[in-house]
Amino acid sequence: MARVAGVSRATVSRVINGIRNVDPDIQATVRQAIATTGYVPNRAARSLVTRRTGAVALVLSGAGADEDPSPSPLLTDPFFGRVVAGIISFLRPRGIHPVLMFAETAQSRAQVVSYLRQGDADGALLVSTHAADPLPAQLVEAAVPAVLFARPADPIPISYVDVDHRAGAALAADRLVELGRRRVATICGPLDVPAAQARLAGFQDAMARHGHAFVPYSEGGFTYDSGEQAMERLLAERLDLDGVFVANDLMAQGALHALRHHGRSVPDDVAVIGFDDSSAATACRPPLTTIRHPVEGMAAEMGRLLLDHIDEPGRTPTSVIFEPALIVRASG
Amino acid sequence: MARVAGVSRATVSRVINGIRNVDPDIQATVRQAIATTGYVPNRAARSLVTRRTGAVALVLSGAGADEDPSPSPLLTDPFFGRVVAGIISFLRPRGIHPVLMFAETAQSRAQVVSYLRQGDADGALLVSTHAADPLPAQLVEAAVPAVLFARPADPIPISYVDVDHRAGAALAADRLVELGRRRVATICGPLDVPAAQARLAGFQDAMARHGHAFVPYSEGGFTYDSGEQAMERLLAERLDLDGVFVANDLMAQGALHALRHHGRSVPDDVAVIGFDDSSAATACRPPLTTIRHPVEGMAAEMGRLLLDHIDEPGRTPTSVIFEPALIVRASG
DNA sequence: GTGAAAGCGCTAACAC
DNA sequence: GTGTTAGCGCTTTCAC
Repeated sequence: MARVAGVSRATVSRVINGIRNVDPDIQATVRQAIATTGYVPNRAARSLVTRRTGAVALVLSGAGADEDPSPSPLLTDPFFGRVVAGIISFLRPRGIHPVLMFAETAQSRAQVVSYLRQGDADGALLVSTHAADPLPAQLVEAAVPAVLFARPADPIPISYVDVDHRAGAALAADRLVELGRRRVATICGPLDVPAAQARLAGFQDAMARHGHAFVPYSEGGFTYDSGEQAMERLLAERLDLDGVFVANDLMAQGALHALRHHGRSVPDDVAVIGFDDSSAATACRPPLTTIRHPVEGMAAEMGRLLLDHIDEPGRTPTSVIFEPALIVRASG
Repeated sequence: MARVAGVSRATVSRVINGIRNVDPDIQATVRQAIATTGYVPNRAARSLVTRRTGAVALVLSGAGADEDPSPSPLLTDPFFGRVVAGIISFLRPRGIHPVLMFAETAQSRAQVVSYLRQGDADGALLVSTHAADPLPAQLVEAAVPAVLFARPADPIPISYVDVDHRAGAALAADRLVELGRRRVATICGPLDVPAAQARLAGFQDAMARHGHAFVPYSEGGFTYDSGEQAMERLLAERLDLDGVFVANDLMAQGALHALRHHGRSVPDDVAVIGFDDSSAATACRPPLTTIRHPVEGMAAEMGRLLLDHIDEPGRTPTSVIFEPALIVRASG
């Protein structure tokens, strides 16, 4: 390659890496030679000396200590697809690709940390399903640059992006009040998850601001069936409710089913508002009014933060909080 | 590291790479030293000499020449999650991680080929959404080891796994006949997709074997809305139909909606059978009877084939065809 | 069975 | 502004 261009390897390297101090004419010659030979620099050789791989890990992580070999639940969730799309959209223009890894068992978490230390990737983007995930702390300890998708349950010095759950829940409350609903309840997520807590608290607070001191709630597990059951419990308690905020769309879908089963029409008898704006929201009949996170934007921001941490290892952890939006559809 | 164990670097290398010819005692000493120092070999240095990265690319590919920056449609499809889960389950025990890449534009396809040539990955697992995808041929030309998820539309020398679409459609036909349905129709996928063709042909052939010479069909685009519309057309044509085979679950979900809209109960008035056993199949009311591909198993086989091709570059392309299964639920 | 030495392809000091 | 040189950390002949 250097021979073809009639210059030294060092000069070729300078041209490829965009270092100034290279004569424009020579630069052109080298580029020409690159184009005709179809030369591509060897990645391994480069990262051996730069100590950078140009890759980042995208880690999907749970807290389970069990031996579940299948990471399907998260993977099958369209939410994950949006995260990946957002990450890719930021990373691809920069020529870096995410390496996919899973970490649901203690063993696989150790593997992930070991890989990162080995230099398979320069840092990690972490999407956890469970609040009690020990991986973030392990990464901090291993001094691996990392960014989380949501605020960790335990406060640890690590960067993350998140959505303002309280504000989102308040949006739902305002909407129900605006629709003139007076007998409102909510189905919340598992209360050991910080996001679920925040959505419940945010909803209750906003309703209180509108004069509704007490909002009954029923706890679900963020699944279709748990939403259906929670709705059943709510209806058993007070059959005359006319509005319900459900902490995610999947549960809202279940709630819709329970309401139909009881002959309550949506939104005429009962207005239903979900959270997430997942694909479930549009697949539902009626389509769900819901709260949308800017997931793709959040994912892109994760990439940005991670690159900052990689460039400047000592950097202080940062959090970036995004504002959710109300998406009005037919259900409320 | 070599110093700590009191042996040469060469010996450490032999132990790590499991080369025989090493004295068991020395082996133990070295392993001990590895454990105490927490030593991990540098990946870049290793692949510089072995010319292997120990990574494979997982490429999601479309045919679009446009500048759509978002690969969401496929990513958001739970089917993709199952593919990834299957690939991971095979790759992870072997210590190799997939690098995620997208290729929907000519530019991004070129980038993928360039990356593979650059040695970012030893080979590629390709999942295409469109039949006319030019990437497989480009990979063949670049002599990059690659395996496809489905048979390419144009015959090219490349390995792939696929499901026996005709057999799956025949399973659906047999089931409808077994249920005593006499006025049967089908909603097929876009007929430029080989899989859609095979499902239609397989269904028609099997119905013919059961004495039904003619089966009306309506073409959809594998989406919810197109399924709904195709069902509408079918109903306009013959309102008395009592069974329908829909070429994928998403369209079947749309068809269910159209049937409900027309006051036809499922499965009493009309039996509905889908294809894919996607998450849509169980989220539906009633849950869908459908044809299940062993997606995870197929994905794992892709990994196996790819590793074979990487180990033995000259190897003849192979295809592995999987048998689908009928999953009986409430809809038919 | 084990060590010594060469070299994978690149970048980065350092001379010029 | 460009060439020369010295490694990056590993695997792998080749002697012993």
